[in-house]
Amino acid sequence: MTPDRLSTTFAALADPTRRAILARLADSEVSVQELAEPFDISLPAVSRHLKVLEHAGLIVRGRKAQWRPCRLQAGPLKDIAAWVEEYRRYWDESFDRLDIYLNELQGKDKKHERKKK
Amino acid sequence: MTPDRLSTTFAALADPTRRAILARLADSEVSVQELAEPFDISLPAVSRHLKVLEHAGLIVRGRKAQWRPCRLQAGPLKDIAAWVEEYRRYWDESFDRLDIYLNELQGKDKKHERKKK
DNA sequence: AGTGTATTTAACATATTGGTTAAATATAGA
DNA sequence: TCTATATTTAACCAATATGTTAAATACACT
Repeated sequence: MTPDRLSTTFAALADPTRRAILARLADSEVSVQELAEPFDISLPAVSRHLKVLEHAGLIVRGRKAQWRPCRLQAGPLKDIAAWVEEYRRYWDESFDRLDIYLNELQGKDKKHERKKK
Repeated sequence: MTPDRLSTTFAALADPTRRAILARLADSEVSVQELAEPFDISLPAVSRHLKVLEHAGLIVRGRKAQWRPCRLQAGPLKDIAAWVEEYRRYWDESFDRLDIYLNELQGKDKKHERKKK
């Protein structure tokens, strides 16, 4: 079962260490050692997290001597944003979904309308 | 290790079956059997997916006779949206990043290139 | 060639995930 | 109470994920 791209991205993000790594990379290119420093896990563990992120297309890695600097590639996050955006109206209006739903069926609800994208 | 809320939400979304279930629930409240129908997996498997979604706070379940109708709760998606929104500027500038990356690749010695996976 | 530093791979252990089938539970209705 | 329907739980299995330590690899420098 080859997981689809969106699933791979979501799975990569479902780990606080990996999200922290991405946050760190938002600032600048960082080496593996530097990335590993704040975490209480071994270097190989970090290396594996990086592999997951790389496979998900969320980072790219360069080569500078023996360093493999990592850089953020936010492209896949765009798909996440697009996916979740489809549900915005449900959390915006979650206090009374049924009401909204019925109004939409009637094609006349304006006060809750939310233009997106 | 109790995973944080954001990780739980991302993990719940990292499965195409579960995302399809959420999409279906966007329209209306649906019973487990109706939800299961389009999928080629057993009912217990669907039941377990629902438990994952429920645990992530993405659905709530009612009780109507022997049915357990499921309803979307989009609240956690709001956190996902907020998280991903922090990276919008990075995918907006992703062309530049790709450009930089390609330039660096060009300058690199390829003879040690290994095949991946 | 030999050393130091950075990183990855190998080998392994364990936990979680996602699926199965069979049995159990909950409710409605005759 | 008995039966039918809807759903969950139990027991199990295979695959994947995440961590470890030890060894291998890549590169710069002498």
